[in-house]
Amino acid sequence: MITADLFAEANQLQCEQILPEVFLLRSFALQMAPQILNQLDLIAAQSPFRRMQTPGGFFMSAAITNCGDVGWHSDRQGYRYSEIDPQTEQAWPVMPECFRELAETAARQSGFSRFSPDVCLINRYEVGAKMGLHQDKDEKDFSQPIVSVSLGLPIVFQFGGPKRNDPVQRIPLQHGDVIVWGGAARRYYHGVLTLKPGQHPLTGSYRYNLTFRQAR
DNA sequence: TAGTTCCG
DNA sequence: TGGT
Repeated sequence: MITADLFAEANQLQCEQILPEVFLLRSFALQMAPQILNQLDLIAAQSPFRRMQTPGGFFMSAAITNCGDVGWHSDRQGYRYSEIDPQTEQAWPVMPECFRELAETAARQSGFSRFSPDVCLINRYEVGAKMGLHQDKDEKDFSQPIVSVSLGLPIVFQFGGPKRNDPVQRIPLQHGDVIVWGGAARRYYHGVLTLKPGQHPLTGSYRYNLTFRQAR
């Protein structure tokens, strides 16, 4: 219990504000990373990473899976959350307690005290993969923040505004970094640039991103 | 437009 | 690389 809080203190938590209501918690998940990656293997064994199709019929370059009460899914029919993994036709893997604890603590540190995520969307990036500018708008309650955890290879995160062509901030993210956004920024466009080649001691040539949301 | 390709 |  409260492991993440202890880590935060031990690490002399630095919370950097990128924009109003966008917070960068550098190295926040660093000490938990090995544990998280172990859990990721168990989750992927149950609901494998897969590249999803957009409504337009193209495949996203990042491979995706989920854990939690629901999972985010995309296909030609659109974007949605479902209780069942359409690939396995089973429930999504249960969200590990240490995931929930990390997400809630990061949210609390950023001023969002009542965050209770019901889904963790997991993106796996290989070299060359990216995520175009988009809004997270498939959730019911936009008063709940998003908590995003970076593991493995570094990448450049882009955070824009409410309109697609609003100017974008570029934030280099490293292994263990956590970004939290809410309030007005909850609807802002964001994405990541192309993953560059590299090798990380814990993840090899991959970068993983965990995004915690309250979908329902 | 959670994409790719192409153009400049 | 950035807009699209």
